[in-house]
Amino acid sequence: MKSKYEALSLKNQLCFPIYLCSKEIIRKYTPFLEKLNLTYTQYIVMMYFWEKGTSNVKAIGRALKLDSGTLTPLLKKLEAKGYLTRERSLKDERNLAISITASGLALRNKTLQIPEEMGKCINLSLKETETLYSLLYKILINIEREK
Amino acid sequence: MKSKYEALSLKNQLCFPIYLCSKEIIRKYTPFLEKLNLTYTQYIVMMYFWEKGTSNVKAIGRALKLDSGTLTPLLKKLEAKGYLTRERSLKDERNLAISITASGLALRNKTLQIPEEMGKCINLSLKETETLYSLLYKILINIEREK
DNA sequence: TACAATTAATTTGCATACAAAATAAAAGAG
DNA sequence: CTCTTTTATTTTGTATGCAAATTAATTGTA
Repeated sequence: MKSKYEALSLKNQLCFPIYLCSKEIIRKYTPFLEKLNLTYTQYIVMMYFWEKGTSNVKAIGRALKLDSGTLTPLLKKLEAKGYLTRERSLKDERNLAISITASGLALRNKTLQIPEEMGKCINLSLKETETLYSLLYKILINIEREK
Repeated sequence: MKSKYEALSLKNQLCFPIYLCSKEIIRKYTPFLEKLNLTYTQYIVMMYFWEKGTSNVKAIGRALKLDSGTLTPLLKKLEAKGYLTRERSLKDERNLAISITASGLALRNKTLQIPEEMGKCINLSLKETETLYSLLYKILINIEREK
């Protein structure tokens, strides 16, 4: 007979394996990223800049769903590593104009093998990967809609 | 034509939506858990104790994949809230005997509606939920196997 | 039985992660 | 044109999250 607590059991929670997967995958990234002197979050931010080149705190936060209180110190660290520059926008001094440097751009070529290595580690078929990907974005859209 | 950077694009990363889903779902839990004076990680630990009753730092860490350096202060907070007790094991004083209190056990009845509320928010069909669940555990097993 | 090796938990140090308060600049209202 | 409101970023405070070093207790071994 099912207890009234059944749905509360850890093994029946969807949130728990998502939380674990997120942490475990980030852990798997770590040895690759250490060679580049990046943490996982810094890597996500660099991926954003490889595509955008220039941005500001607000736009990064919207794209990566990161709070400005997380981004400010993180961006300062990436600046200290020489991968980004930070200066106040001339047009509107409230904005930070953040740009990728040549050194930051060069980093991209050193990350080319990471997606494949991580793919081997996650080890899902193409079909499974697509299914998982679409279910995750479905959740993200559903949660977004609720706000 | 596909760039050699295609696989590095944020929109093609599987890790990114997993990371976002984890954070967004935890954010959705927050208002429910605030009423119980719990954070998400504290809630996970309480779920563990609702099932086990008694444990030690090592076993909790293995089950929830949390480092002892995370658990020690977190367990002290749960003790301060009156939900757990912590005392050295008599048989082996290296071990902490951690037990749930009556107050911690009573908390369980206040969380009964959370899974349903979260389900509404995530809003996947039963079939989709099962698929997602099984893909996530597949990844966890594959990553585990690599260690 | 001394003493090295192992084990469990704690502490330390660094990096998120986010809410809320503070700061500074620009936009809007009267 | 001044004063309020809004906006972008930074700062502060609290809570993870984990690796590495430390501490304390137990186990294994010569």
